[in-house]
Amino acid sequence: MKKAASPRRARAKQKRLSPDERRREFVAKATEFFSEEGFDGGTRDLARRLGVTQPLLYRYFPSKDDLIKEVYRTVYLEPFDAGWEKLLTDRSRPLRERLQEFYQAYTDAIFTRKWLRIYFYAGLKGLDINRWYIGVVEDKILSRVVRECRHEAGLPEQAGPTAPELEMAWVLQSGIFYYGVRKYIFESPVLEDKRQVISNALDVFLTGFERIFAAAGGPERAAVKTAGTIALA
Amino acid sequence: MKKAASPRRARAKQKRLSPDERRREFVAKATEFFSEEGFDGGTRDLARRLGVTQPLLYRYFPSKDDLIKEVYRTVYLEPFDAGWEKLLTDRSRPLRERLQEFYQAYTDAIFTRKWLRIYFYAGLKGLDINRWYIGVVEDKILSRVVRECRHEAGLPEQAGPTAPELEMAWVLQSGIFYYGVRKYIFESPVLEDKRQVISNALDVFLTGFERIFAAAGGPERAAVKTAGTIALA
DNA sequence: ATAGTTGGTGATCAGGCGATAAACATTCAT
DNA sequence: ATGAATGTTTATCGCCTGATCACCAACTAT
Repeated sequence: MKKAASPRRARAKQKRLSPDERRREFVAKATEFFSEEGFDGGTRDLARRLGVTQPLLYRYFPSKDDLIKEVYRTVYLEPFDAGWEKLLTDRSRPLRERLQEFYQAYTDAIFTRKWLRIYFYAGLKGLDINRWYIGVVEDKILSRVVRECRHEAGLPEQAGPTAPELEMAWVLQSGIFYYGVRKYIFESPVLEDKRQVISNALDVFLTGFERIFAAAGGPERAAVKTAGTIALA
Repeated sequence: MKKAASPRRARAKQKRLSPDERRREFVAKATEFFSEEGFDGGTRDLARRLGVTQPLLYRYFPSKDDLIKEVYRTVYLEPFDAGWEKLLTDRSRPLRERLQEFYQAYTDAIFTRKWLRIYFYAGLKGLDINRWYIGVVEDKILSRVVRECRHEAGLPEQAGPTAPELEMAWVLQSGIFYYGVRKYIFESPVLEDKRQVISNALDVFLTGFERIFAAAGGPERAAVKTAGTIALA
């Protein structure tokens, strides 16, 4: 195994960064590191990748856990500041077009090995931040999707989506999301044309939503009606 | 912290198990343990949960890694021996009924905290076994689903599903699967009626599939047609 | 009863971990 | 140039980890 060049040498020529920038650089590289190694990755390995020695990390972060928390913060907050809410609710454009563009942009933001792996590492740890994120998805995305779908179908406005409506929007969301999981986490071969995957998922969802909710007036009745003949154990 | 009672005492009254049974008992409990703690969980903690001392593990398994491999094997192979293939392809019953029953049974098998967590822990490690499982899902489930859908829609038989068809079946599969992930991994509040979630997902999928594939003769043309007006960057 | 085989434990090793303290190096204001 | 302040490293601590070895206990065949 080749030892990394002396940190002192490696940094010698580089301009000194402002403390704030350096800190951010550390967090950014730490994010990459932890996304590959998991949060059990060692601080020594991390430091080596940063080109510095391990104790230096503790000058910028009081503990490994604090560093990790900052990693979470940047990863989870980073992708979500775009104007997606407005895009979704802009009724001057056709709904399908809005959804296609939204999911294109959303998946551009989160379909990276880095983001997806951090997401699941955090999820398996059982951290609140993950449930929080799911709540955000429901509030900022799925509720909107349902509202727009109801509007499109000529159904009356209502405060929030019903549980079954929300759950149905989750099926769309998950169907698209898991495409990224298969590609970037499991590294399994997938249909490369993301645009088409989204397009097909939307076709199916919009067609189905309209027929089920609009035709029957509500998901419960619809579900019961269509599944009525099924004999379950 | 309360120390566990002396292992020697605790085991004293128990009948001695056959070596094979004892081994299996170890693997079973190890599965539970690792599903909670991740594969970085310590062998000492594991031994304590088994009510034995840590070195004993090394009498049954040459190394921690070997134990983990056996955990994988049992977890991945366990749920898959039922007669699901036959169920899916039994054309004497309505397709929707078959699908509902299949997904009910399939999710009964894998929607456990234990199974799902092991699945993602393994996935994040990048093990082949996970890609292998995805292949099995495509072969044993999704290919069948597509074939049956094509049959139902009056389309000609073909050797295997096209990539877009398969991808569309993945949207269904993922939509249902991720419901379990939200519930058992993220422990996020979900619509409790699993039957209805599956039912709605199937309604949407079947309606959409028929309209898109049957009407246009193929997914590519359909996707292009319906998405034709979208202006993408 | 006794010898042999198997099940199980206590003590311990080498190595890796997160974290700390003290020393050295560099930059910057004066 | 000088001293203070900050950036970085070397050396080290205590703890935990996977793994090993020698020993003890229990069941089995003779």
